Amino acid sequence: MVRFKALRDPRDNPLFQEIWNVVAAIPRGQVSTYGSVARAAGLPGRARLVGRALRESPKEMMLPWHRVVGAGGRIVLPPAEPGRREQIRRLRAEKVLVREGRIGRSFMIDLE
DNA sequence: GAACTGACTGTAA
DNA sequence: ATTACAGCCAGTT
Repeated sequence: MVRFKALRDPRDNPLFQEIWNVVAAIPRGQVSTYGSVARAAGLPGRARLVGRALRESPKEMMLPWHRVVGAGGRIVLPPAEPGRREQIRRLRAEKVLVREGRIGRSFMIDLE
Protein backbone atom coordinates (compact mmCIF):
# COMPACT_ATOMS: atom_id res chain seq x y z
CA MET A 1 0.00 0.00 0.00
CA VAL A 2 1.75 3.09 -1.20
CA ARG A 3 1.01 6.14 0.80
CA PHE A 4 0.82 9.59 -0.72
CA LYS A 5 2.31 12.37 1.22
CA ALA A 6 1.01 15.05 -1.15
CA LEU A 7 3.22 18.05 -0.46
CA ARG A 8 4.54 17.74 3.04
CA ASP A 9 1.85 19.67 4.83
CA PRO A 10 3.02 21.42 7.99
CA ARG A 11 -0.42 20.86 9.40
CA ASP A 12 0.33 17.17 9.64
CA ASN A 13 3.20 17.81 11.99
CA PRO A 14 2.03 17.14 15.58
CA LEU A 15 4.86 19.22 16.98
CA PHE A 16 3.72 22.21 14.97
CA GLN A 17 0.19 21.69 16.17
CA GLU A 18 1.29 21.77 19.80
CA ILE A 19 3.21 24.95 19.17
CA TRP A 20 0.31 26.60 17.38
CA ASN A 21 -1.95 25.79 20.28
CA VAL A 22 0.32 27.56 22.70
CA VAL A 23 0.79 30.61 20.50
CA ALA A 24 -2.92 30.90 19.92
CA ALA A 25 -3.35 31.29 23.68
CA ILE A 26 -1.14 34.34 24.03
CA PRO A 27 -3.43 37.21 24.97
CA ARG A 28 -3.67 40.31 22.85
CA GLY A 29 -1.28 43.03 23.97
CA GLN A 30 1.12 40.56 25.51
CA VAL A 31 4.24 38.90 24.21
CA SER A 32 6.20 35.72 24.88
CA THR A 33 9.44 34.18 23.62
CA TYR A 34 10.30 31.30 21.33
CA GLY A 35 11.94 29.43 24.19
CA SER A 36 9.01 29.97 26.50
CA VAL A 37 6.53 28.80 23.89
CA ALA A 38 8.64 25.72 23.27
CA ARG A 39 8.68 24.80 26.97
CA ALA A 40 4.98 25.44 27.34
CA ALA A 41 4.40 23.11 24.40
CA GLY A 42 6.41 20.40 26.12
CA LEU A 43 9.37 20.89 23.80
CA PRO A 44 12.13 22.35 25.94
CA GLY A 45 15.20 23.48 24.03
CA ARG A 46 13.43 23.65 20.71
CA ALA A 47 12.99 27.38 20.32
CA ARG A 48 14.03 27.22 16.70
CA LEU A 49 11.30 24.77 15.96
CA VAL A 50 8.83 27.36 17.19
CA GLY A 51 10.16 29.86 14.68
CA ARG A 52 9.80 27.32 11.93
CA ALA A 53 6.29 26.40 13.01
CA LEU A 54 5.24 30.04 12.88
CA ARG A 55 6.78 30.55 9.47
CA GLU A 56 4.93 27.52 8.19
CA SER A 57 1.63 28.36 9.81
CA PRO A 58 -1.29 28.61 7.39
CA LYS A 59 -2.50 32.16 6.98
CA GLU A 60 -6.09 31.21 7.40
CA MET A 61 -5.21 30.06 10.87
CA MET A 62 -4.74 33.70 11.83
CA LEU A 63 -2.25 32.88 14.53
CA PRO A 64 -0.92 35.79 16.60
CA TRP A 65 2.63 34.94 15.51
CA HIS A 66 3.73 38.52 16.05
CA ARG A 67 3.38 38.03 19.80
CA VAL A 68 6.42 35.76 19.85
CA VAL A 69 9.87 37.33 20.12
CA GLY A 70 13.40 36.28 21.00
CA ALA A 71 14.89 35.92 24.46
CA GLY A 72 14.99 39.19 26.35
CA GLY A 73 12.24 40.68 24.25
CA ARG A 74 14.36 41.11 21.17
CA ILE A 75 12.77 40.87 17.77
CA VAL A 76 14.70 38.10 16.08
CA LEU A 77 13.06 38.00 12.71
CA PRO A 78 15.74 38.97 10.14
CA PRO A 79 15.45 42.35 8.42
CA ALA A 80 15.44 40.49 5.12
CA GLU A 81 12.09 39.02 6.10
CA PRO A 82 9.27 41.39 5.22
CA GLY A 83 7.51 39.93 8.23
CA ARG A 84 9.72 41.87 10.59
CA ARG A 85 8.11 45.19 9.84
CA GLU A 86 4.74 43.57 9.87
CA GLN A 87 5.41 42.19 13.33
CA ILE A 88 6.37 45.55 14.73
CA ARG A 89 3.36 47.15 13.10
CA ARG A 90 1.00 44.58 14.57
CA LEU A 91 2.51 44.82 18.04
CA ARG A 92 2.19 48.57 18.09
CA ALA A 93 -1.38 48.20 16.92
CA GLU A 94 -1.97 46.30 20.17
CA LYS A 95 -0.30 49.04 22.18
CA VAL A 96 2.86 47.05 22.76
CA LEU A 97 5.87 49.31 23.09
CA VAL A 98 8.53 48.51 20.49
CA ARG A 99 11.77 50.49 20.58
CA GLU A 100 15.04 49.67 18.84
CA GLY A 101 13.90 46.19 17.97
CA ARG A 102 12.88 45.47 21.55
CA ILE A 103 9.60 45.24 23.33
CA GLY A 104 8.97 46.64 26.78
CA ARG A 105 9.43 44.16 29.61
CA SER A 106 6.01 44.85 31.04
CA PHE A 107 4.43 43.23 28.00
CA MET A 108 6.20 39.90 28.50
CA ILE A 109 4.25 37.01 29.91
CA ASP A 110 5.54 33.69 31.15
CA LEU A 111 3.65 30.76 29.68
CA GLU A 112 5.10 28.24 32.09
C1' DG B 1 21.94 9.66 5.03
C1' DA B 2 25.31 13.36 5.31
C1' DA B 3 25.35 18.31 4.87
C1' DC B 4 23.15 22.47 5.31
C1' DT B 5 19.96 25.91 7.32
C1' DG B 6 18.00 28.84 10.47
C1' DA B 7 11.44 33.51 12.96
C1' DC B 8 16.95 30.59 18.91
C1' DT B 9 19.86 30.98 23.34
C1' DG B 10 23.26 31.51 26.70
C1' DT B 11 27.91 32.83 27.52
C1' DA B 12 31.87 35.58 27.02
C1' DA B 13 34.77 39.42 25.63
C1' DA C 1 25.21 47.98 25.63
C1' DT C 2 27.06 45.20 21.36
C1' DT C 3 29.14 41.59 18.86
C1' DA C 4 30.69 36.97 18.27
C1' DC C 5 30.19 32.36 18.63
C1' DA C 6 29.37 27.62 20.00
C1' DG C 7 25.58 24.65 20.93
C1' DC C 8 21.22 23.46 19.60
C1' DC C 9 18.03 20.18 16.67
C1' DA C 10 14.02 19.39 13.38
C1' DG C 11 13.24 20.04 8.74
C1' DT C 12 15.09 20.49 4.01
C1' DT C 13 18.46 19.44 0.23
